[in-house]
Amino acid sequence: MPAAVEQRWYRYWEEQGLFTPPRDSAPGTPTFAIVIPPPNVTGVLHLGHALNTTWQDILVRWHRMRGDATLWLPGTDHAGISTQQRVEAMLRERGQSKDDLGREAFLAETWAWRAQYGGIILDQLRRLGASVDWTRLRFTLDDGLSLAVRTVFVRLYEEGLIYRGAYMINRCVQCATALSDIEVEHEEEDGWLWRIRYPAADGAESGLEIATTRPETLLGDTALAVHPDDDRYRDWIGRSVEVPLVGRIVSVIADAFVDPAFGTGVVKVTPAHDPNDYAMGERHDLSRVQVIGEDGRMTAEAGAYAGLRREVARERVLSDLKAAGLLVGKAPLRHAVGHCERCGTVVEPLISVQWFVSMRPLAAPAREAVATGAVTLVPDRFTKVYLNWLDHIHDWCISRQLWWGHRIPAYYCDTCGEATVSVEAPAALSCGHDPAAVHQDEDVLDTWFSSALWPFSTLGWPQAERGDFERFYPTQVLSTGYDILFFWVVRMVAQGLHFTGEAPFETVLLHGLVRDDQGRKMSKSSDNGIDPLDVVEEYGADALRLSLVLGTAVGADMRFRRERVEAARNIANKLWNAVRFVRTGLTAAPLEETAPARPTDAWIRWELDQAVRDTTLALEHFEFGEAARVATDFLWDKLCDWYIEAVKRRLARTDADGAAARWTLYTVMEGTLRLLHPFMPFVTEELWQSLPHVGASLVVAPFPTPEGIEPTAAVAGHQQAQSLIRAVRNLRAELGLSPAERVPAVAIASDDAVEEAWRANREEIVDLARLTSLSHAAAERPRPAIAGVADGGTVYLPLAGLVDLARERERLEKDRDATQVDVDRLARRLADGGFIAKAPPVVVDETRERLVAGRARAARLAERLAELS
RNA sequence: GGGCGAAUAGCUCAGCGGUAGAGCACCUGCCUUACAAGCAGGGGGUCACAGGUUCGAUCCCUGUUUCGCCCA
Repeated sequence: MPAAVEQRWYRYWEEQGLFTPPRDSAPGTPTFAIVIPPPNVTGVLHLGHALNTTWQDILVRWHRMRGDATLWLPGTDHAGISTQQRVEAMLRERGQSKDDLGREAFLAETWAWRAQYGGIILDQLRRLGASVDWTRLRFTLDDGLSLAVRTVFVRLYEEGLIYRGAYMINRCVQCATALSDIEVEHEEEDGWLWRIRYPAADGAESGLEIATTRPETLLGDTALAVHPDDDRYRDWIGRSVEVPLVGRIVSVIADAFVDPAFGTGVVKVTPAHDPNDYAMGERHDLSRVQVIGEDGRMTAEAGAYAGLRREVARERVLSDLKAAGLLVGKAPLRHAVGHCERCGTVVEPLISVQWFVSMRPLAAPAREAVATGAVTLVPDRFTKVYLNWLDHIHDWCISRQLWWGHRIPAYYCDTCGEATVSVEAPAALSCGHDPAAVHQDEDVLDTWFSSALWPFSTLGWPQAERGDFERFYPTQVLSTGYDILFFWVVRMVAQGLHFTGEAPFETVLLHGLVRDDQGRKMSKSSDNGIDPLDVVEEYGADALRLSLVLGTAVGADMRFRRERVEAARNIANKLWNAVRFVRTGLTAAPLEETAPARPTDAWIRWELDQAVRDTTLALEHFEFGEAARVATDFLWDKLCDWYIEAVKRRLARTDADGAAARWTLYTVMEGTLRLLHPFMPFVTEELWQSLPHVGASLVVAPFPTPEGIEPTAAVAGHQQAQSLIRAVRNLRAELGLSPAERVPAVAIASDDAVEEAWRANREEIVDLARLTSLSHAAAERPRPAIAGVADGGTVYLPLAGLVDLARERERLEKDRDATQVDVDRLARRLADGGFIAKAPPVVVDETRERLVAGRARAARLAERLAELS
């Protein structure tokens, strides 16, 4: 049921253009801009998106209501590998491959696929209520964004920060492309540590025993290495051994990288297939023999093993070693193995010609921006993670052997092979040959390369005259999951600083993972994933949003629990019913602006003001859970539980008191809707529209501002009345009185001010405590009676026949003991000279007041107990 | 190997130098004409453990244990 209402309002908002920042804001109007983390076009909404979207929407709606020129820019990411794989799978079903089609036809298919399915996730964002400006929708392969990508590539190339060369990279043989270092996930796996004997080349001795986890790579060994200080092998340094099975003669080198405590203390060195060995090879000028190809099969260099898959080759090598008597032994070993982040295949390190970004020069300013606080990470602990990563930055392999993406703007001369890098097909080549005879690089760029430019490419850069860049860059907030801090956030800061001179945002909000109700990661394979849209259908988007925010802390992983959504749904329901009541309650007479008539009116205004202040404060600190809690607690605990109950009987009156009741109820309710709107936009809009209102939509209504209302005597007096009501309710519950049974009460105040306050709230007390009469005359005090202790006095109910004196004594004793413990602690604290001298005076005063109140209470309890005995 | 986080009521979690909180669950009584998706009342906690700083520590510091994550 909520779903239909929600979609109707979303359509209205969109049609009214309420999410587009006004073109003509008054001069000096602050801007507030967020660019959405572009979801993959292949993506479907998951709870992580829902959480992140909720945060951003809360901020954006709040700022928009404050009157800021607010832009939340939406878009999608072309998602190179995953989109290409999706389309390839589709082709496979038709019995085709991408190579059958050729590059151009394949890309046409992919664009068609994107046109059909790429909008799914955008409609899902609508369902959540995301107030993004659809007129500015972007896609990373748009012309403008593509121009930005090429411009950045060319400039970095010209600055020497992009280079091409043959280096050790990570190859996913499944995805058939190079990967960057961070696209490799290291997972602990149970494997074996094999011990293999390498015979001495001169045959004089038995040779050296090495330990390895990857025996198949020995085919590419070009050295053995020991630690220079390892006495066991000192004599071996400089001598030669024979690589088993291939018979290559290699020398034994000394390198401090070798850990003497690991395995036998001797390692084989395969510079072409291991990053550490590669580095060692550089140091010792070793030759590189590539025995595993880019397809994961053994190369011709592997001799008899050529053509075998690397897994098969391993088994074959082991059995051959065994046959040759060179396999000495094996021991189980748990070690980290690199896997492709996308498909899970074991990554093959190998040497390949690729394009790289030289990160150090770009990293330094990015580091500085966060170190100096120009960019703030929330929560703060990620600052250290960010800085540490930049301190150990490696160059970034950016070329991918894919077709879907930004094709690398490098053109190779057909005559001499020299590369010319330019934004458009070059009119002249750097080598001077005929520019007609060129071929463009076949590879595309890492998708993250274009994502890194997102905060400014989406705003029109490099064509800054488009206006949005001028007006909205840099943006204010970037909200995303901490899992892509390195992939995305770092690179955006680096590129933003390098190309625009400014960090692309001021604050980075990092959210945690949304796990299932047992704390497990949600995934398609384990079938524990929850579709946010199902939740929206069942409970409404407002309930989902609120459930993701209430009782959660920024940056922490959270478990998704159905009860939480139910609790949030109940809040929406409560709001719904409250407004329904208010609406009917306003019908007695036309609304007119009226000053508060009673303490309860003053009190609720003060409470709302407190709630507005605290909600705003929490939002300013990005404490969404706290903000939502304060706002919803006000709704439920103050407005519904107290004020509405207190005001009910006044609403029908046509006198000034009735007018004040209606005006106060209306204005407080309306203010509450504005306060809650960023958290639960749909239900608040629906309800706000059903009340008298000014303006086309709550979306652009002003967010309440704290007025700094003082807690006057009337406010304090009403709180004392509430304490009295609670005391009576307490007694009633203990006696098992039904609400229908009204009783007389006598409340004896400990001073005149309290009695005054009670008298001023007499009607509310009688009503809410369900009394027949309320007297403050000691003479009318019933005996025997049951008594309750409230703040500022004692209340007596004359219910002689019903009172179980023993039980009451027990209750009073318990209360007295608890009060006494409190009093003792406070007295002890005040007796401590250090406390008086060093604690802030406010705290000391508070403690004194509490001691006085506690003693008075204890005295009243003791007095009552004495009467009972 | 280095770093980070978590440990608070039966469960799930907020809080974070000065009265220990919420939701759910539990107990008692209520269909009190906005709401039983509700109302009123109640029980339940040496805030992981050991030290330290402080007038005062669940909160800050050090160490320990258990669990989880990141990086190498």
